[in-house]
Amino acid sequence: MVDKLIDGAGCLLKPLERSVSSELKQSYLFARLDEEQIQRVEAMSRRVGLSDGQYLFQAGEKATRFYLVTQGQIKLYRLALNGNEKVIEIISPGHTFAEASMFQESPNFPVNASAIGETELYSFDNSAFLGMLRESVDTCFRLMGDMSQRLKRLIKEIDDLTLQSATGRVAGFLWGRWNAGKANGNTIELNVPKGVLASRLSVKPETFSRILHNFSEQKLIQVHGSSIEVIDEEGLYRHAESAGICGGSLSPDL
Amino acid sequence: MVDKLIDGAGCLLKPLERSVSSELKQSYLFARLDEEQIQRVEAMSRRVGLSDGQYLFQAGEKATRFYLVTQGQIKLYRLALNGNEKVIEIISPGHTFAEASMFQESPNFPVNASAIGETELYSFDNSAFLGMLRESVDTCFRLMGDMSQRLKRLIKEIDDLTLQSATGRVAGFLWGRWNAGKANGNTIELNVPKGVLASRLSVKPETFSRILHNFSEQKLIQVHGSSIEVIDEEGLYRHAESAGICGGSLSPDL
DNA sequence: GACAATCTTTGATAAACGTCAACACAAAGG
DNA sequence: CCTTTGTGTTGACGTTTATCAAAGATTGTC
Repeated sequence: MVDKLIDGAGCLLKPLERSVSSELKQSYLFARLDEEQIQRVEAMSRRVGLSDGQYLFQAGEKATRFYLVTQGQIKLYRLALNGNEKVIEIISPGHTFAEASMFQESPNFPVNASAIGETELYSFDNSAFLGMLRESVDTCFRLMGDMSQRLKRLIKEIDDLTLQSATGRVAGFLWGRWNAGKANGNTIELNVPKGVLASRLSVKPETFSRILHNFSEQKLIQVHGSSIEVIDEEGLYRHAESAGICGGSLSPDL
Repeated sequence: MVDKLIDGAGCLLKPLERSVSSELKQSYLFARLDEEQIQRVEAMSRRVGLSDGQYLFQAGEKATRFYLVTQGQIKLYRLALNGNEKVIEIISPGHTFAEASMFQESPNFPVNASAIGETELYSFDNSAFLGMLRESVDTCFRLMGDMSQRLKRLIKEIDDLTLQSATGRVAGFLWGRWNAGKANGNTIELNVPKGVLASRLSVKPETFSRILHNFSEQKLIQVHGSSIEVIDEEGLYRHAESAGICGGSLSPDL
């Protein structure tokens, strides 16, 4: 499951001259920085490459940098003493993570981070970035927006865990993904190993498999390896909402 | 369970001349504002009083203000369609809440809020406060620190939910509270109704009761109404850690 | 102090999910 | 080509926790 612990940083790639600034600007956080600021961010950045399963950092480590994914995926997860792992979040290209610990007195990562597939990212020095933040209230605001979004997401996650059954969570996930990518003709591509997804949904792999099987039998979906065809959207939604949230006009994407 | 929906604001108390600024300064968020800024915050504040069970706001409502509790407690919770409620957080005096939604494009409260016991609070206008934030990077930083703390707490909450059994969660809670208030001679005061606490721990009241009963039989604790005497700290800790977190030197208070 | 309302406890029952173990299947590598 | 390793599936079984129902406790109120 885990490949090897690389000395806290994975293998360092040399910075690409090409399109660093354009890559940075993909991220909401850096999007509206001016050229001079982008230059400074670049200067404090390092490019890191990880192969599948490699650690980026472990929970409890001192947090001195934060990250932007440009390729592949990063899974943030926690471990129980018995070895159980729970995936908290899966970070896709264009998104930053670990930027919240910047503001802690003695910053430690609250989660473990490792790569899913071949992954590339930038890392940025916390204190240097903090320095820049001090000069730009605008960027502060952007960051705060980002954090408040994350807060909302986590709260949503907590409901899902407590108010929904495992079956409901899986149904909700499928329904959400189906809605997100209606373009692809009723087919959802799980671009993550099923085991990881199961953990993300807080379900054991065996149970996840069984639930998908059930849904198949109920003619709600049809599974072909890691792509899932949605047959009965209605039915799926019924399963998802049966334990879902009310008291709020929460957008489905939340 | 719920008293009555007051028109979005509870009953308005008239501002007390007395010690508003000193009360504000209790909160981390306002602590280091200068006198002029405190004045401005005061000007945008309203004092609100709620009696037990009264709504402050509901999930989905437009969020235009945020709050500081000065007396009593506020419970933030979510509702499932079947009426189940899950308490996300219990806010005690000196703490602010709902300040994160300020930064959302179209801010809506992600949770419901209602009072536990006689409760008093200040509310502050989002846009006015945002204006002030623009002028004070320092306050931005403080706010970001606050938010990142909340993020960490929520992540911790998610582990507790997924990596721990109900029994472990209760044990962990008791152990944490025992550690927090060692002064009080091995006795923990639950200053919240057991049902609310159960929800906070994501356990049904019945189950909560049974778990306490079990712990009693195992001579770990002794229950006297809403105060609990810890007899065997070790044993309690064993229960808590059996499914607890590793891979991190997470402080017990996290 | 007595009554009502609410909260808490207790018991019996059942469903959902996790665990353990074996097996299928695919991709990777000799 | 055949092993090997990782990953997903299936089955049998056990445990935990929710649910339903009802009886005690507490609290507040008149």
